[in-house]
Amino acid sequence: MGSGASIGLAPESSIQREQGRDVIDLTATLHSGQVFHWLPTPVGFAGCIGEIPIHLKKRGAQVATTRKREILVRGYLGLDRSLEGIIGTFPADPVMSAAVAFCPGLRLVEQPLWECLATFLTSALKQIPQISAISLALRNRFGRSTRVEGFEVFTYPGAEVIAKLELADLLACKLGFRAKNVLAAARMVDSGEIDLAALRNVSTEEARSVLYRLPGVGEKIANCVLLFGYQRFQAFPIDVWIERMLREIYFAGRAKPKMQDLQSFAAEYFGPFAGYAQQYLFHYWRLNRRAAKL
DNA sequence: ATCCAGGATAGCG
DNA sequence: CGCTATCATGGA
Repeated sequence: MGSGASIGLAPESSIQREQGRDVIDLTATLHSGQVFHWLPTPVGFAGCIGEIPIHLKKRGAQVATTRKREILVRGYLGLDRSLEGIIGTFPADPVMSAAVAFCPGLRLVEQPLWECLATFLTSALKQIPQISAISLALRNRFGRSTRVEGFEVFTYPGAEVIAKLELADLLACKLGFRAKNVLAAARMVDSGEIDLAALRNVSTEEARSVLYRLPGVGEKIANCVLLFGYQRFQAFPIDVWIERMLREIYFAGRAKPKMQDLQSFAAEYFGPFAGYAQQYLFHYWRLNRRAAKL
């Protein structure tokens, strides 16, 4: 059991158990392009998990929060999964090994479904800082103000909120050509035409085919939602960074592979946690593209 | 200024 | 089927 050593006002539990289960690099996890709204504080990050405002505090290679939020936080950060076990399934080639060594505590977050879908709809052809800016603008304008330990953080506006907006409301948040997709998706979810929660109980391929009905959702964004929202760890999003990396490292010298060649290679080569491996590779490659040229 | 960004899609040959 | 132009916006 955690010692419950206390920082600040609230009683807290240091979320720590056996190694491999609770180890986490909070900064890499929250700032690696899978989730976009956590704001740095002097000791960690403030933000929302769904409707609940949370202050996540770094405690060495682990995380601390208030005791009453421990279950919520453990679920969101996936702390009950053995990171050692997951990393142990990765191939042990030089680039994969370097990616793991670069951020050994990187984890995948279990995101609320609508928030995950909407955020990745806004991510198309945008840089990560801009995706964060859009997420925060939507929260500040249309979310709900909440407060945790002196920090004001905003919830993500639900589909039922965005569904009632005008296109101009979203354009004001700099969504550009993505605005109409977010609005249409919100209306499909709000009306019940698409039941995101129900997709938790169907096969990955069934869920994928339903997600494709949403405007603006293609293969890459569907894979992001399957991976970050539904914990389908074999889903392997291929964005511009991963595509370049695959071509340079794993398809070097070969005739130009097609996207489906890349997808099938990744599924076969990176194994049952291919999507998890992908996040390590993405974070490493994006931050080291110069140094990594072997 | 020119090119690029955690893409999707209609329209072409 | 595979390729291309285009979409809106800001950063490098």
